[in-house]
Amino acid sequence: MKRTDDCGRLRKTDIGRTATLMGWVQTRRDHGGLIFIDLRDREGITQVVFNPTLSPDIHKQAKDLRSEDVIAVSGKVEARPEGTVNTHLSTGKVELIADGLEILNPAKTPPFPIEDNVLVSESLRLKYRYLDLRRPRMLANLKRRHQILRVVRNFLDGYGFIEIETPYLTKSTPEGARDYLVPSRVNPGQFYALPQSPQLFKQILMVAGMERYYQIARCFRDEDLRADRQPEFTQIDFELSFVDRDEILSLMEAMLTEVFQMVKGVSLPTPFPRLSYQEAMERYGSDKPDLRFGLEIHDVSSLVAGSSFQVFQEALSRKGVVKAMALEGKATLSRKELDELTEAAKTLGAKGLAWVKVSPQGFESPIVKFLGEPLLQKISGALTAKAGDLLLFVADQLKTAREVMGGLRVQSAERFGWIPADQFRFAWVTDFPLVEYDETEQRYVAMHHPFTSPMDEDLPLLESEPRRVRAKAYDLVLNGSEIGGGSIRIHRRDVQSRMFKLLGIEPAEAQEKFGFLLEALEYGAPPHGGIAFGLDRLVMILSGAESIRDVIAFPKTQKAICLLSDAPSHVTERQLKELHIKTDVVE
RNA sequence: GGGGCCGUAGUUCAGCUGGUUAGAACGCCGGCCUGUCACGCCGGAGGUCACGGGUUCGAGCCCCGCCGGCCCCGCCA
Repeated sequence: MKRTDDCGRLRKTDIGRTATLMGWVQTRRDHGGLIFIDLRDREGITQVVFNPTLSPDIHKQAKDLRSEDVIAVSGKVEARPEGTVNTHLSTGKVELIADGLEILNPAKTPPFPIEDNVLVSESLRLKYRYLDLRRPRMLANLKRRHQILRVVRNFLDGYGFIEIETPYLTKSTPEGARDYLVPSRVNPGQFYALPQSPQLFKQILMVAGMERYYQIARCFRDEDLRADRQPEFTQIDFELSFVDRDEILSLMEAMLTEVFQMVKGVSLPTPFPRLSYQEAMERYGSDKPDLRFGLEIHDVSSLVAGSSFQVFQEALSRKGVVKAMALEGKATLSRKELDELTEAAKTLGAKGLAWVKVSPQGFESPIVKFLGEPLLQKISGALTAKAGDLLLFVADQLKTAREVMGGLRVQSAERFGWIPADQFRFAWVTDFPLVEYDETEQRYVAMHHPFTSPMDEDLPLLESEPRRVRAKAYDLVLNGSEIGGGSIRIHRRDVQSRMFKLLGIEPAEAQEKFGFLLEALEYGAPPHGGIAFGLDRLVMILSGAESIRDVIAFPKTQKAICLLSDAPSHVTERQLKELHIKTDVVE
């Protein structure tokens, strides 16, 4: 038998002709006489009817059909009798009256039903991933992923980008995440590293005059996993020469606009809002603010400066701040709920949480007596709070106060259902600090990466006041999730050397680790910059998936194990010996 | 490295204060059924209560350990 149609294709216009379908048995409804089979393939479901009067032999064979058997079935396409049309199926007006059946491969009973909306443990799904992927939602996610990449490739082709592959076996570099290492057999004791990103190679490609590069690049980072983090993940990676930041941002906006139009039918308003890092931290307590809801954070330090509330005074005297936020209509929270909020604040790093209920009669709170009615009036005015709202206060060092408020902001929005569904709120966050001081390592570390260009006007401060130097770096945030980041790079050797020096990388080490880049910068490196998007997170948001695993065909568990293949695994002594590797693992 | 939730039939779960033979639904198997699409009806099989110890007259339940899955903090330039 030869397949003539897929299971999502047959329509009223096909009535009368013959067809051969191949696919998986979704369900069987055996009436003793008539047998109905829902036949499923990638494209859809078609009802097949086995009639004992018309084809007794075939009907007898169909008695044995079970879920997930792979079959070929041929017959005549007919209209369904009146009243039996299934409006849930695209093929629901017709059915195939079988006169031929071949069981291509009988299947064992699957360990879980191949349907959406059935709860199955994640470990079982991952072990039988090939069954899990048969579920319509998973198939749709992978199709969507493909569609996004197709739109991206098509768009970039139109803008003169060249897709170039860079090595997976590359060099371990300091800075950044932990590397995955690969031993070199022919160079005993030496290791390749799998790339955390194609960063250095794409910059070299700019020096090579490629001008516009992109790659759908797999990246590897040996760090702990999360719902939105896998040890290997995919970036849509770009690098361009002779452009400034704004050109990159608007090009990316154009690309994403096309993606959302094609994939979701959504018209994104452009340009996307832009916030400086400072502004994002100040208003939202996060460098990846979720703009789907308001709930902005306010600094009330100067307002409360004269109050007699010891906790505030103490924080302020230590050069700290007092941050406040108004939860609309939440003056009704119980003591228990307020305690939970306080607990959440403590988990986020606060020493405590002060609250004030705004009621028509005035203010209710253990700290009313310290702050006083007039001051509270001023504060609620500044927060545009009204009767029924709940005011929250955190007093601490600036960094902590921001982070705690930022965390409470997001948690509250989630908890109280203030996040609207089906919205896509983008924001560019720009003007990141170039470096931050790492207390544990007692040195400056690059906030983006060591190749990010400082802002020209801040360059003189590089040695004297590095904390104040801003970078030509930008992140793209979507619904509170960082989905992309990039920068204009350093393209001059002298600046790059100064940067390494700031980061405490000795010239000898810089030479050893990045010598090839430094040298390349001396051979006519054009000004260049780029960006990379996390494809998995983008697909995840566009699919409404709760985990990145739902948009990756073969993801790993939180312990970085592939339950399907059982990787990683032990290898033979001989393999280790060949690689000159000895382990200290005691079996 | 740390905090939290979970693990009972093929699956999803229930299982009281520790007490008789561990239940339900779906699925599976058999029978009946010619217009179903969550088909229906009748019957049946199916359990290492993740694993290992301990407490107890008695453990699915309590304690300790361990394995696994998930969420979070740290980490992720």
